[in-house]
Amino acid sequence: MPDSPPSLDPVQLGAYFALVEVTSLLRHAVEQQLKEAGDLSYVQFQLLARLGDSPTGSHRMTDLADGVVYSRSGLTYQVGLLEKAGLVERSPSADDERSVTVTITDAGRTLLAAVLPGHVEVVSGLLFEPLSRDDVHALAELLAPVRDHMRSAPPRSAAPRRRKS
Amino acid sequence: MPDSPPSLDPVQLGAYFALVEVTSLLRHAVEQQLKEAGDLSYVQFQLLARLGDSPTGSHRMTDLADGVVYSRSGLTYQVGLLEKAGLVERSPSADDERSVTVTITDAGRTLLAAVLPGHVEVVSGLLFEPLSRDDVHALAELLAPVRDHMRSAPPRSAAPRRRKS
DNA sequence: TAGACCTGCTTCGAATTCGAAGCAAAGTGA
DNA sequence: TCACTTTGCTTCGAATTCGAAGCAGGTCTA
Repeated sequence: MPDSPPSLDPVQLGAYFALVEVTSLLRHAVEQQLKEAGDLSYVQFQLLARLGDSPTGSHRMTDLADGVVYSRSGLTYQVGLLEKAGLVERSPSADDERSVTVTITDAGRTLLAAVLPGHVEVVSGLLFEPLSRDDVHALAELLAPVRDHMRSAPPRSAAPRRRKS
Repeated sequence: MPDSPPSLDPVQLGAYFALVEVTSLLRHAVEQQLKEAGDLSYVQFQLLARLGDSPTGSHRMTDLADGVVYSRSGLTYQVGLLEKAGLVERSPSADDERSVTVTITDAGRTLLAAVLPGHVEVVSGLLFEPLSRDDVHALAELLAPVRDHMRSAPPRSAAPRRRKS
């Protein structure tokens, strides 16, 4: 197969590097803000945000892990921390005895609300500052299909457990 | 200050979430590939890539840390691993006695070359697959100013060490 | 309904990560 | 030149992260 490109063209490289760099910097800044505003790590914030957005205020462990692209054991750990802090509650699921349902508490919602404005400010100031409304729109339009593509193809963080040889 | 937006508008939210999600998924996939192709973590790969790109094949520790957005202590650790693996060499800098210069070795270049094709393949297949040439161009054009903005404003991973109260 | 497999979550151990503290070299100002 | 601050890196300890292994509840099929 002599035609598989040995490298990306310069434009692709630029886009790729910029993407990685931008999110690294953004994440770093956001982490800083979350830590001092509410002593939350980025994952914890993501978890609370997802739970807060849910109509029921809850999600299954696995869905949370897949949602934030995190290992299952890591999620167990983080949810444990959140629970210890009273921001979240764990309960056995009704229909599936194995499943654990995580629900955000009032304290969790309160903290989330307290932290959000600062979070928004950081994201606005760093990510959106140099972008016009149209730019933002274009960016969203570009990334949406990429996300869908990535989610569909080889996504699951829990790959088939082991294929027998 | 009643006019600081309490939230991002839906389009911004979509762009922000997509950005985070896309890079998380991409990073995850890339990490997988690098691990099995050359037993490298993503940071290690980034470091080797940066060194390989440099005209001299070397960089100062601090510049590497800032470049890949990594803590200094973390960099010390990772460079230690790379050095132990013979992929990189540490040497005192000529002009500044405190500074340490990291240089990629031939083995490092070899491994980098061995790992790159698979890396490119993953990035192509996941990130660029759903994007046209124009899309990629647009993406690069959008992200470049954002990166520059982030790099300029409050960037340094090593903030002023401590301001006396 | 038994046997085999799959799924959801947790536990465990090892590796990584970061910030704070420390050390030495450089810069700065009087 | 002497203090004081800054900068570059490393060490240290604590917290996080992941994968492998384990356990229990589901599912499927004969």
